[in-house]
Amino acid sequence: MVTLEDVAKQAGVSLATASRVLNGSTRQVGAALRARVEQAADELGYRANIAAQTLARGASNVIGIVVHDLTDPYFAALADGAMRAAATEGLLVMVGTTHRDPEQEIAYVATLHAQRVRAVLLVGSRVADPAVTGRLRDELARYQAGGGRAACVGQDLLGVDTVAPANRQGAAELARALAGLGHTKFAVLAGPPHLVTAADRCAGFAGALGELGLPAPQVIHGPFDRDGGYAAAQQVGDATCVFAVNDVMAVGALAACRERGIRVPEDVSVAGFDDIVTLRDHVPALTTVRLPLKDMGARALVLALNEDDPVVVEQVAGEVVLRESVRRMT
Amino acid sequence: MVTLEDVAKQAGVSLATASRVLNGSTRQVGAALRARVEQAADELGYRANIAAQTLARGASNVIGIVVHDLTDPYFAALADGAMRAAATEGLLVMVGTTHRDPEQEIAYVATLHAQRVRAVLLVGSRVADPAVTGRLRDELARYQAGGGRAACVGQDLLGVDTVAPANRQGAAELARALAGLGHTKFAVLAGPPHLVTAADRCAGFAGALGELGLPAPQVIHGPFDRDGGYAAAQQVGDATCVFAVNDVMAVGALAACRERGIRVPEDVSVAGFDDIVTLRDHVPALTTVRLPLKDMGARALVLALNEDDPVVVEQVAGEVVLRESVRRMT
DNA sequence: GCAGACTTGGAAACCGCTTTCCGGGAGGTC
DNA sequence: GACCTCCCGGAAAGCGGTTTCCAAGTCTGC
Repeated sequence: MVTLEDVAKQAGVSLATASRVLNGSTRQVGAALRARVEQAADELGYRANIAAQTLARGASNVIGIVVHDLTDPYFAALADGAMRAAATEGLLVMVGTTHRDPEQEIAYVATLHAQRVRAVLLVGSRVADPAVTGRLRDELARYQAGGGRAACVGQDLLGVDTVAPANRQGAAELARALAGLGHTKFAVLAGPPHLVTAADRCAGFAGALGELGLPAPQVIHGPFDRDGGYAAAQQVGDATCVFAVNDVMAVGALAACRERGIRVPEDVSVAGFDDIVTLRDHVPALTTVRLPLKDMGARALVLALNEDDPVVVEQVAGEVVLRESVRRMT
Repeated sequence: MVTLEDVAKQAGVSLATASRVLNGSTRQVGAALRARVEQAADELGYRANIAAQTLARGASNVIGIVVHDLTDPYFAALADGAMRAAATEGLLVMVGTTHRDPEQEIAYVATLHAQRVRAVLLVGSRVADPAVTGRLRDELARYQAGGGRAACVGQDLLGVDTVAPANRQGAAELARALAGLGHTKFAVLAGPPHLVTAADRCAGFAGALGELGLPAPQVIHGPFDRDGGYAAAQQVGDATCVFAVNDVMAVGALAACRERGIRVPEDVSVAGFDDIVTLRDHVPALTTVRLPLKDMGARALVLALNEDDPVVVEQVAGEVVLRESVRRMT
């Protein structure tokens, strides 16, 4: 590969001068030399070695994003928001996918630390297991001790800056809205019991029903994805309204209903959570709680880069969106 | 940050020994020293500086993937396939999104070159503009001249290893299948004229119709995304069957039909291309041409890493999948 | 015309790690 | 017991940049 030294030699200048011309510096270089250097660099096809720059400067221009699954539109939207924000700051992005394995997540933080990335964004739900959360916290603390910055989208469990969707409130509002339509018998496709996001949404929903004096919903646990929703929907009893704790599960539930000849919303109403853009053309249109996912991703990046000391936790409110997958009870 | 020197000092050994213990080497280190070093590293919370390793070793363990848009499930699936393959090789992934700007794509290749990534994967359709393709080729050539490896998913336009979906054949087969159902009047939502993937699919489709002695389809150009399909669908004339050159556009077209009270498939049949997994629950289920996207992404990574000299171009066949969005004409 | 303030180019130290090259000690062979 | 290997630890030379520190001009202003 072409090095700066090659360029300097070809241009007949010192390494220092070549560096100042090509790779940004506070110091000026005369027009004549500057032109010579630029021409030499171009002729040789020079590209600065960023590993060397990172080493010399002691600071890298890449950030790391850790998500569970890129093919899940929820994570894709969040990651996209963060990446757009990163691009405006001139930062590059390393993306890691854990496929929901917490060990992978810890390993990724270690790797990104080793890369000396400027910041790490952890996107996605934490599991409630204190042992694994503790190890993740330790790994993050190590990274931060060395000057690394971190932020998280999800629950405030890691002691870092956090963009936290208001899952409980959102689910509670949704419950009130659905109750307002006259529903009284609910089921919740609740996802995995140890997943905090899922548990919060479920709890918020059930709590609001309790406050309204309505009977507790039937709670059905299962995986947090489309197939989990599909499977859980089979177990729904006599509820008139089913709340899936995320949109992807709701879509699975709708598919299950369709296959079994259960009409939505005539026979049963279905609601989700997140308002995934890709699903906007789904039939029937999904009632859900809208989260500004792209903004949240971008916001998390800003928080991570922010120098301020105190850990900040930003609550992001969701907005109930009623669509045709639910009906008014008469 | 903790450096290897700190560890070596704390363990009372030389830098060389510490390096050999912690960061893999062909050479053995005695058990006693090895233990001392490991303990010191653990106490201090040492993480190797990968920038320094990359510099010293002259080889990095990251690969770059350039896609147009991560929130498009087509790219997400491809990227996910490549990332899984990368993970099995112990490689890290940098993802760049161009948002369909060819200049961005060139800039990303330059940046990844500067990062000295082990390989670059270019995912997504090329534009037909020879000027911009030429500049991208130049940039890639520069990178490869320095020992970089590259591969591409899409058209074989860059002179690098390529995984090429058989767009023409797939579209032709689809056309034959639809004609076999009795359709004779077709429209094609053809995407942008300069996008090679779109053009190939359109040409393959039209060509097959011609061979069957059917009239040429109405061709409507527009953006390559959901909204493009939505808008183009408004201009369809008296066709009984509409082919959108990708699934996302087809979904937009279906939405347009729905809004205008046009029933699918009763009033008009609609087909897409790609078989996006996220859309499997769409109603009506979309007739399409299935592409093994994850495999293609993984395959591209393997090709890129492959040392062999001759440029290889792998055709990937699509498989026509007839679903309820098309009907048999009687 | 000259002191002093700015500019600008270059030499060299340094960033954190890998790896070659040396050297000393242990173990094996005859 | 001498000689040869083999094994393993350490010193030091890079890897490709950045940046500090000097020194030599170049401009000012009076």
